[in-house]
Amino acid sequence: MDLPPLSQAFVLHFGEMGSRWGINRTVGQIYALLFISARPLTADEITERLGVSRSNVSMGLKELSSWRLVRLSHQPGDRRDFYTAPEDVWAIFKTLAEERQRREVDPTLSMLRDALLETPDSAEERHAQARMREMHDLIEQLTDWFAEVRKLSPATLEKLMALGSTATRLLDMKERLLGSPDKPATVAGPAPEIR
Amino acid sequence: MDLPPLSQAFVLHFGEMGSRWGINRTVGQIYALLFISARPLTADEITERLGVSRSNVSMGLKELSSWRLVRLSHQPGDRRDFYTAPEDVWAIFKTLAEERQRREVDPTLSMLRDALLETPDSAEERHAQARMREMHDLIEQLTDWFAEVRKLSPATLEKLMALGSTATRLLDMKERLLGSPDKPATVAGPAPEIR
DNA sequence: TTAATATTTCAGAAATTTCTGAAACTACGG
DNA sequence: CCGTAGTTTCAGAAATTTCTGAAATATTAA
Repeated sequence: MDLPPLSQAFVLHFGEMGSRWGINRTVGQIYALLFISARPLTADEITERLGVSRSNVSMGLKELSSWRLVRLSHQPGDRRDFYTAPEDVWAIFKTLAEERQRREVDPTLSMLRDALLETPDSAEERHAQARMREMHDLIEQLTDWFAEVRKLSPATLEKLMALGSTATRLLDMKERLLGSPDKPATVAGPAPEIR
Repeated sequence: MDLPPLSQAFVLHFGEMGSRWGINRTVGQIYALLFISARPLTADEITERLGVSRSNVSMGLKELSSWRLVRLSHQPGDRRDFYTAPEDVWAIFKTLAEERQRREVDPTLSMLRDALLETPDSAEERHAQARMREMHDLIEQLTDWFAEVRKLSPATLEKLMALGSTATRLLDMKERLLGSPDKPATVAGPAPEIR
């Protein structure tokens, strides 16, 4: 591997972590390299800097494309493919979240939905199905919520997160304001206590 | 494998998905089995129902313990170990989130922090470090936020999620109420527009 | 202590995943 | 149509992970 020290540490780390993230070492390294690169790279450049085989890089780039984590570009008068990682780290995060949702969560949700349509044929199976319903409902709720959150603009999202623990207080506020329409809403006075 | 149809489908699915989740088939199956079981199971029962080796089950249970996803219990007059998956699906989700944070995110955050302390020795490295900073800041922000969210009670959390897209409106509300302390806060009138 | 039962460890077998080099394919210029 | 540059595919080699059976290690009861 032929890289300056900082870059090398980053690339190697992503290679190592790859396995915990369900991607292989080379894929992790390719992504890391593209992420910190100041300009688009060709597959051959990647091959050379990482010291792996050309075909391995080709397969890795294909994998990254399927995750929508790399973009293809071209330069005038050059027919090689140039690859880049998207600039915006928020966009990257959203993409990652969406793909993981699609690959890791959706299939399970679908299996659970099917299971809940069946009629259990014993007490054991009835209990099993009840547990599946609990799991299904939780996953569905989380899924919907994440979908909502992903729709927000980065700016809004940042503000929302900045609220942090204030969220609870806001909730109380919301309940006061909208929760009981008969009682007139009041805001003055000390902040509501945190539950 | 010796299981009624619904249970079998569930267990097999978790076995399959295991690989996408960074756990192996047996571990996935053991967890699935415990999750839907109406009562604690011994390692031998698990062995028999899944049709895998006893040692494999032992190792799987060890793995699940390290994830804090199974609990050990005992029955009077019986010295075998009985295993259960926690009841509360919310608690399970939190545990999972914490462990993934610890295993998948924390090491990266720590590597990035180290990298940001170094002095880049070229323009390339300077750019690489700038990218690392972007990544670091995003991960740290998300991490902090998730930590806050995990502290909330399931009930509060559900309410918060139920808000969904109302979040933006809530934000506006917060800005009106707390954002400009000079202007007196007003709440009456039509709801603020969604940006 | 010994016997009986329960559980874990671990070396190697089996299965799976990753990686490579060679061949096949694609697209363009002459 | 041929030659060249770029890219992808794919069979099998290499590496890694998973799984098993046998042996080792507890733990309690007699």
